[in-house]
Amino acid sequence: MTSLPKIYDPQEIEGKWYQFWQSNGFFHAEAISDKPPYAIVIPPPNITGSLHIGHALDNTLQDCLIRWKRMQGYNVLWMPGTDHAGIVTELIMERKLVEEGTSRNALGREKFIERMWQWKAESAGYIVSQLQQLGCSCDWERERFTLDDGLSKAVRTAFVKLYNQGLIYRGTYMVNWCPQCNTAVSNLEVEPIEIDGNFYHIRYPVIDSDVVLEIATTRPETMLGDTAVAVHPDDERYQHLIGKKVLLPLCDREIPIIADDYVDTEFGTGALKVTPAHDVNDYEIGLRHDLEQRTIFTQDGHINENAPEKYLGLSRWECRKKVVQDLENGDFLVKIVPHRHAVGHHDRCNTVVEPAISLQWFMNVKPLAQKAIEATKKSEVTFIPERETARFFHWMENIEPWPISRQRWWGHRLPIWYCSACEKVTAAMDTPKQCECGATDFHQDEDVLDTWFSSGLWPFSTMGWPEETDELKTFYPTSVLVTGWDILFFWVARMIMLGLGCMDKVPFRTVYLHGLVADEKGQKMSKSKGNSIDPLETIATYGTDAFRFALANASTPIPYVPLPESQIEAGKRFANKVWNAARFILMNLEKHPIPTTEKIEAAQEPLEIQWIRSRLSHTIKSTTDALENFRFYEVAQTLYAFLWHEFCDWYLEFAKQRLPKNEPQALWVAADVLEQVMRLLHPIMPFLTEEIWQLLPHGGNNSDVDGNASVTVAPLPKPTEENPDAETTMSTLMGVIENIRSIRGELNVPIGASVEVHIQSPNAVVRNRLETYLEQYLPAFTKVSDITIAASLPKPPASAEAVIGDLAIYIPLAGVIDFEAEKARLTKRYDQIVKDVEAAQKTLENPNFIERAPEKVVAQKRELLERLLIEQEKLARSLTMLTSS
RNA sequence: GGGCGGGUAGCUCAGGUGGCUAGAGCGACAGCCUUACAAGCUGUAGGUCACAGGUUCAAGUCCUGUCCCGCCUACCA
Repeated sequence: MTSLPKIYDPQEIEGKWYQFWQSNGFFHAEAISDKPPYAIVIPPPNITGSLHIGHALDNTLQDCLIRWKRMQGYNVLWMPGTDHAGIVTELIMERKLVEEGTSRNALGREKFIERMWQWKAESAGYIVSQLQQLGCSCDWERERFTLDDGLSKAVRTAFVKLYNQGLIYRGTYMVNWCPQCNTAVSNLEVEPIEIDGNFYHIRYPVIDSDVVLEIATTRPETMLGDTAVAVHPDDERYQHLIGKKVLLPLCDREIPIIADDYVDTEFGTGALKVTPAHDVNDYEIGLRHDLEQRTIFTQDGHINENAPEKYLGLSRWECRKKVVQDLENGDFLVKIVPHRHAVGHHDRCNTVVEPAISLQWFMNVKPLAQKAIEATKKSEVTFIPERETARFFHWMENIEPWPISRQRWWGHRLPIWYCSACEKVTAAMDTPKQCECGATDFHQDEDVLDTWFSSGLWPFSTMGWPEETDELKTFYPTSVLVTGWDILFFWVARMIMLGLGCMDKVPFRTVYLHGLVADEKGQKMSKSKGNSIDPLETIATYGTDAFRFALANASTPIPYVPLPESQIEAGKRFANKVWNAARFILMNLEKHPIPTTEKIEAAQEPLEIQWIRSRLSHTIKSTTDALENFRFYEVAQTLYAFLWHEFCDWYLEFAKQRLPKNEPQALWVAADVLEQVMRLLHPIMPFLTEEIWQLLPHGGNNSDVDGNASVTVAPLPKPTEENPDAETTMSTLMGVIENIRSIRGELNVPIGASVEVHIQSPNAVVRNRLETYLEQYLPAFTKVSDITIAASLPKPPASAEAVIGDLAIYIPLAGVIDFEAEKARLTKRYDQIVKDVEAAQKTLENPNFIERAPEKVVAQKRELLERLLIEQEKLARSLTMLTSS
């Protein structure tokens, strides 16, 4: 007797298989192969600790695709790795250092980097082990890291190449500055957050006049850096003041009143203070009018010596308070009006960013963006869902130079050297030997690159670029990129641009952008909100396969996918159901082992076998179609419905009945079908399916899987001929069985009681089928003492009735039947039919419908009406009888 | 200010190009420990598909408008 436990225990099963797959090298991709290539590069997780729910979704979907394609016979590469993640990782380390009582600066650059590498060693290992727990079938022999030697070479190569093309340049511009992280950041890293602030209305006295200009600002402290006041040239209120000067309060500086179109006469007071060094728009105005750029902040956000001395050293916020106080004391403050507005915060440290003028390195991405747009328009790359294409275009069309230098330590140092003698700039792979000026002493730029620069090269840097490797030849461009829509601009767009810039080819053919996992309220799950599910805890509670099933099942193409706990529970129940189906089959196979004889011809097979084979074929087709189109939820649901509601609910019940009669063929087919479905389901639930597949016989008749050591490398099952005739017959039988069960249930016939069944059908074909099959199948589902089938028979007295089209089922229930209950039941059905009849009649009475609708639709409608009318009539007659009796 | 997504059963969601009597899971109710599974089985209830127009023989599906919810994006100081 098989000792399989009644309850599926994922912990027991999952542990062993990953090891097995790994040691057999099933996940390894060949650089050179006859098989067609299929490649996905993993979105490299940051080395910041544990995986979150988003990783679980992202990697489950990738693994589904990867396993699917592997089983389809592709030479599959899933390139794994991790990302050094620049500033985020540094911030984590800084916190650790503070806990240890030291600091980044105390340690110094070299020691700090050393610590970072130690952290990387631990963290990357932990992340890998988590991905493995999830079942991810990555080619671990190829694991990469964005800061490893090969990738660093790729980064330098790309940088030098783009520099030589003039796309990378250094310049002084206004950038977003994070005073906390002490570095420039890009627009994308700035998150506008709505906050409750104020409008401060300030008086600026005009010199040589008794006029006072009233100016509104949300940032009064920046007035210390004002170098002009601007009004609109057409603004009649202020026209006469243009060219005059105001005396800047608190500073006693004279600044000009200028005219600029930018000013909105409707907004605020229509007069604008201009701080070219601390506001993007003011910066532009300043350039147009050649205004002084008066920087009043230090890099860490304190007041410097360009402001009046009494403010020196104050933080931005202290300064604001003091300025407001001083304005009030000097009678310059008109009023303070509450005002809600968006303020940019650094997405990594949540500090308010400061627009600042700074010498930085930039990348002119416009030409590459243009290429990317063209490539997309030529369908060299396709976005799924399609709506993401519009977002992509919008971003690319309005793209601005990308500031790529960061005043940080953890990252790729810019491959830029300055001659110590003449300061000439050289971009090179290594330290130059000699400068044009003859000098041989160089110093390298201190800055590191934005972390997204190296991730932007990921699809080809991981494959050995700039060397011309076999991997690149085989796998580039990769097949699909799978990631969340939230990093479309951060990462996907940059990979496409840099791919085109460095490889002259897009990095992937398809981009599948999935939704973000949300809680029940539709809020994105995140650690900071405290509403997230921890993947490892979930796996511990429900098992990996249940979790993966829930993730695939939740993955509908909407921006936020809810993942209620109940879905994961459903996954667990499903796993248990499949487990038990396998258990049933295996237990019985011991008593009825599969002989090694030839297959029996399909035509000779009993109806239920023909039926389940047809349904299986249908399931194979629709899951394949769904997965080719990234409809993961459909794959999950199709397999769930087939396994549970067709295979278990019906087929196994049929098979069960055959066994005592010593007709084990149905059981053998059950084993065969289950074996095939295990292969189909494997990409979603790899562990459970491997366990069952290994237990099931899969040699003999299944020659296509013979010799495979694992379901991981077995081919996907192929659809066979479908059998519409068997399906029709079976659905008639099922309809009859369901109706009998329904009557019994509703009229409370005791479970143990047998009933007689009288069936009337004018259709000889249907009668014939029922006569052939009903007797064999009915006992599996309900207790029946006697079956009568005839073209016409009287309704037995005191019987319950069900009607399916022209077919009527009578069940005599003398002594059991509750006439009122039966009447209510039939009335309900009757009322529904009347409504449906009316609707169908209305349609068919419309001459335009007959004329214009396709014939097929008209015919269908006619058939429907006919069926409904017969049912209606039968029910009406029965109701009359019930009432009169 | 623009743009996108969503509003279908108590809850979470499916319903490719308009056409089968609008579906699933969970939950609810009633009955079953039927020899694979009580994490199960059987049956039942529950929806004027946000609202208002329009196109069409035919609208949950297409168009217009309105109202909610969410998101992305934008230089309104």
